[in-house]
Amino acid sequence: MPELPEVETVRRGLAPVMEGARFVQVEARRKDLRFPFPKDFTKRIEGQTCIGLGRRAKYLLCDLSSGEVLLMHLGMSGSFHVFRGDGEQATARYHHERARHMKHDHVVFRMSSGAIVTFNDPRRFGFMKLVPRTTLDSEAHLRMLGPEPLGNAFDAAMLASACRGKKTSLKAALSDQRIVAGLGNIYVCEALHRAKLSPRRRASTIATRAGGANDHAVRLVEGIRVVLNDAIKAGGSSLRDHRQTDGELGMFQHNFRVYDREGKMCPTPGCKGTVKRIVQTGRSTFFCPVCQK
DNA sequence: CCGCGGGCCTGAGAGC
DNA sequence: TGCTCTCAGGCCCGCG
Repeated sequence: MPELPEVETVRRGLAPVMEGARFVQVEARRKDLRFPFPKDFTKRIEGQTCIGLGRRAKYLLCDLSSGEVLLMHLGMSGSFHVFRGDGEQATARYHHERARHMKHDHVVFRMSSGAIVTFNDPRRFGFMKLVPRTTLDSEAHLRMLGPEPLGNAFDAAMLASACRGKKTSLKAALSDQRIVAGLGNIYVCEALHRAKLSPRRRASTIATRAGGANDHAVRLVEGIRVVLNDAIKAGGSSLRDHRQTDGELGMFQHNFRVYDREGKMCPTPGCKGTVKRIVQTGRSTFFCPVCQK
């Protein structure tokens, strides 16, 4: 489900009730998600204060006072939900509003802010893990990640050099978290449309022979930045599972130009094309064959 | 190095 | 109503 804008939306929803608050009680209602919970998972979190809640690519990072970091990933169908109020009210709200969803509420945090925070994940491709802050950068899940697309380090020169010599498609390259970290199927399609580049184009064609950036790389970086920022402003995209932590829908799905719009008219001004769906590396790609070259 | 297929899971929607 | 089939915002592994 969640790509960078959805995870950032979740982070912004959780931060006000988690940062500076203590974990009063942690409940893991099953023994595993994608991986087994680590040994003493709940005990290692209970009593700790959340010093800060960060994000790296599609991962949430909760800095604990113990010196460990709670690393969380939402997989395809993970979502967090916040129930505010003092403990009693939050509990009542939780039981009242969540009856239908409790089956997949796998983790429950009770915070000293009074809020209850639930993690729901029907497909269980998500996970939670505890790692020492000192070795966070060498953690297997984070070590191979490329630059943050909204960070200062990400620019046309960097993207071009990462794509230099790559025979794979642009779609596959942008989906590769080692090249740029945080895009997924939706935002790759959307960024390529904004940049007017075909998803089938060889990745190497956004670099000069010397490995520098050409105009394609410049447009692509701009397309990525703009679409991610716009999506964050809209609270992410809600197709099936994604919700903001207050239960509200994200709104960016209404701004999709190509994703899930097979057969519809290309929204590029003056373009008479129709959105096509193809399959690349096992996943749907949506694009306009007329204006995306 | 590369593309592809399969696997991990559940649920929604389509078609019959 | 119910069955079967396909597909879904991620990611990992092994194959050729």
